[in-house]
Amino acid sequence: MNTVEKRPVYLQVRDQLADKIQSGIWLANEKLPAERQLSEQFSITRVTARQALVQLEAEGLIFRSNRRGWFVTPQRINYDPSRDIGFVSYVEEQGFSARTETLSKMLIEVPDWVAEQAGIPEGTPVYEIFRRRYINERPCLIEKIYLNPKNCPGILQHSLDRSLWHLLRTEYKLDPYERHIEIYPQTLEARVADALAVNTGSTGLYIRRLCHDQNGEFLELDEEFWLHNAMKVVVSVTSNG
Amino acid sequence: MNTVEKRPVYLQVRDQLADKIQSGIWLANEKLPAERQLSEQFSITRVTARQALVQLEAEGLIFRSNRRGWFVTPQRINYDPSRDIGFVSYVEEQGFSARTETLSKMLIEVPDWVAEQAGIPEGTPVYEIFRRRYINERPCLIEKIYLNPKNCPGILQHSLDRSLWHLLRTEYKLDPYERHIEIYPQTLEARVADALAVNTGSTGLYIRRLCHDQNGEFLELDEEFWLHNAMKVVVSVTSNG
DNA sequence: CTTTCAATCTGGTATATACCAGATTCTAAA
DNA sequence: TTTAGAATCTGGTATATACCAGATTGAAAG
Repeated sequence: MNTVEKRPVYLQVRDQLADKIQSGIWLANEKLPAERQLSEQFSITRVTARQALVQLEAEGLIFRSNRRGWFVTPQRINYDPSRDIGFVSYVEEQGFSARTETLSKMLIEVPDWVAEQAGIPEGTPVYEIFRRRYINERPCLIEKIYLNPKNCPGILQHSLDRSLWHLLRTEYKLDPYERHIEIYPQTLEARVADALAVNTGSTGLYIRRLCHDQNGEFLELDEEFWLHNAMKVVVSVTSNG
Repeated sequence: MNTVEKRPVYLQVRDQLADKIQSGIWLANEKLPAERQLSEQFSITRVTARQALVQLEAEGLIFRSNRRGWFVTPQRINYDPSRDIGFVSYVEEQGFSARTETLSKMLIEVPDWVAEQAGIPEGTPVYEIFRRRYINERPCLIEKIYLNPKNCPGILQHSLDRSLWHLLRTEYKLDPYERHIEIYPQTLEARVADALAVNTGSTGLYIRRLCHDQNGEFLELDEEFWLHNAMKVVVSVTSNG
């Protein structure tokens, strides 16, 4: 590798790899050469090659699949957490395929932190739903949902592999009035990372949505753990005056 | 270091360091021991110690200052990009100090991508303002602002080290009606990273806000590049019905 | 007391090497 | 043809070492 340049070698390698991606030589989801191959091609150590790859991963250009290799990240989808239109149709509108899988659903005692956030008494029963969502068959987010059973008794009997809010609207006549949304980058904890088939500790984007109805009553708390490179949050807000 | 555990050594080290932070033994902005000290303490290589540190950095628990060392990340502030109340007062409400610094301000021909986003003709003149904002004297974000001169002629004559929207409201009677907001994690490009005194390629959070008035006329395009661990986006949305 | 500059401390980058464990592929047996 | 298991490929983790360059510190010179 050229050492005359002042730019560090691993960044030079990064640049060349990034070029191949941005120029379209390597397409979305395509596998990159193995680390050992890259280190040979560029006459660098595997450690240095890895540095370049990790850099590209941080930038969102590539992602890794546990012990299978490195792949080109597909385009980000837009995502509006303030709207409750179906995830699937929303994603499909953007030209991607989407799918939801329910991992678990049960009635539990509300976790303390949820009770605090939702403003309901400790120990209240709530529905807890875990879902995994795919975009183009790639698992992109894990969702943890807490619902107030008062408003939607028996909802666990339904299939939850489709739009939850469609169900809440049609079956239970529920409509969220106010949504409080929090967003920040965070690393994915082991269980979530496993469920998304990425390494523990890889960075993700955390979104929490708390919905109340007109009477200020708690409807839903939704926690989403996204791959950081899978989407772009898009919100439109019209003035309050 | 204990090798009986199945958890990788670098994560065990991570855990012990994280403990010291979360238990409050190490306070916000406190300097961690040097990498070489840590590797000696834990009987590991510096490379492995670094792995633990990089992990903690990704989690937002610590940050680095170029060749000065590693430090404990202070608490995230809340930030609502949909509101236009002054940054400084907003941050101070949360018990932190804040400060804004204008890096440059000029009248330029609108960059093509801005014209496209804003829906104004190519080549139109716009004001371009670069600012740097501090929280507790730590540079936390870089802001690039594009303003429509039609609406706020001569604004560059004013001091821009205070609330821009306060100025726009009081001096020019401007009020944003619709805001289109985009948020996603992204690595910081060299110039931004330098201005924030972090390494090029460190992860950040990108926020773009596009404001129009009631007539659909372009008011402002605001791009913000945040340290990923400095804040938490908080938005409240009331129903559209 | 202040300034200057060298010594030192710290992270940044890079090489060479090794072994492990999950994923994939290939091969030989059923 | 199918299947079980071995060989192989791939990333994951870890050691040992080295040199560079910016930041800080401390001592000597003014």
